[in-house]
Amino acid sequence: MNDTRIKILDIAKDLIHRVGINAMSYQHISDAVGIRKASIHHHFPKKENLIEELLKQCQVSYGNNYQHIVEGPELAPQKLRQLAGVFKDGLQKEQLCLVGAISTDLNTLQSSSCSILEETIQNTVDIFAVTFKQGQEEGSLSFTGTVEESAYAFFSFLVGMQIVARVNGGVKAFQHATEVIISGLEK
Amino acid sequence: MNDTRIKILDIAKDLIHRVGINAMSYQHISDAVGIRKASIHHHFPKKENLIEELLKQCQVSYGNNYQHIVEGPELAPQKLRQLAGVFKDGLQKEQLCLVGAISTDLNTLQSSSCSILEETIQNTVDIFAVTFKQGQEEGSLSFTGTVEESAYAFFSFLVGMQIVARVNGGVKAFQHATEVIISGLEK
DNA sequence: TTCACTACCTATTAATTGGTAGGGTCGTTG
DNA sequence: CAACGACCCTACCAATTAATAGGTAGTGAA
Repeated sequence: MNDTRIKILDIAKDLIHRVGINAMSYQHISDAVGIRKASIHHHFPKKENLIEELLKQCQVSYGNNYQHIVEGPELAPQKLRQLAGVFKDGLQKEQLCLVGAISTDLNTLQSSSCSILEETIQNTVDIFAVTFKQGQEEGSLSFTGTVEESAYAFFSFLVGMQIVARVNGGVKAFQHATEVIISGLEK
Repeated sequence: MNDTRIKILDIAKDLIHRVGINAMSYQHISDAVGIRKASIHHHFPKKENLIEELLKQCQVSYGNNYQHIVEGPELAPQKLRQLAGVFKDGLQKEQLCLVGAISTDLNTLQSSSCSILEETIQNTVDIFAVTFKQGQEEGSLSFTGTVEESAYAFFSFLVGMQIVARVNGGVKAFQHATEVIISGLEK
């Protein structure tokens, strides 16, 4: 069965989210899953294999998550608040967005993993952009530059905000700051 | 002399900026400085000592950097662009802001180091806030929420933007996105 | 029954990590 | 001159890392 395989991926994802990619060692995964360290190599011969599959999986799941929000019936500013809510939920669980959690150690990653991360950012921005386009068309958002640039800026803000708020300020500060940025974009 | 000591700190800072805090091992520092690994322990018995001193040093130097900009004669929006320029320069050198570079591995840090990082963020936000206050008074900036919340949001954006742009987009995307955010704050 | 395969195990490897012990070589100071 | 401390060295250590080798169950098909 690929039951164990899924379990490994779940644990690994949680570890990266919570304690960073360094703490995601085969030993830590082994402890959490309940099989020996060597057995993980049976499912993922190299660590890169694990990381790559993990990134691909997250790209899909988070993508669907964002897509669902973007396709909703709300006005654009409300959707931006919902998108921010995803990052707020992560912060509440002391979990960092994968982009933030991994990008620091970008240099230690395989170039193929970097490509996936790059692709994930692009996909996310593309999804966010749909809402900015909606806001532009319905007149609920006002911004300089293109739809893509604005989506890119907003996503980057959320990534940074999550990181900073985890160190200093917490959920409350996160929400206040998010309101500042969204209000600035709101017409 | 504390010549070697300064050299160690310089190298360590550069390593964190460029390749993250994991790559900042005593071995790497040793190679770069040109003294044996054990000799670094003479200057910094524990790694925590090195990290703490490094954080304190950076708090001062970056603080002065921001302070200088904030005290300038320009209008507030222009100062925000200058502050963003500091992060843009880092990005150009493929260096990450310390807050971004370290915060991922926050859990592995001593609580005392966390406190310094916390303090650094607070100080930075306080300095940024001066410019937001100026913008409010001279009528060049318009934002909801307090001056501090806005400064906090803007700083967080820069941290995230630098991280995201290093993976995807580069300096050009950084500047476009920064303009979106500053324009949103501009009256 | 035999063969191949999946899944897991024990045991071990080389490399790297932060850190320690102890011994030299200077220049300074009493 | 003698003592001391700053500085750097060689030579270790225990712990942890990713990864490999080789063996052992169980399962399902020919």
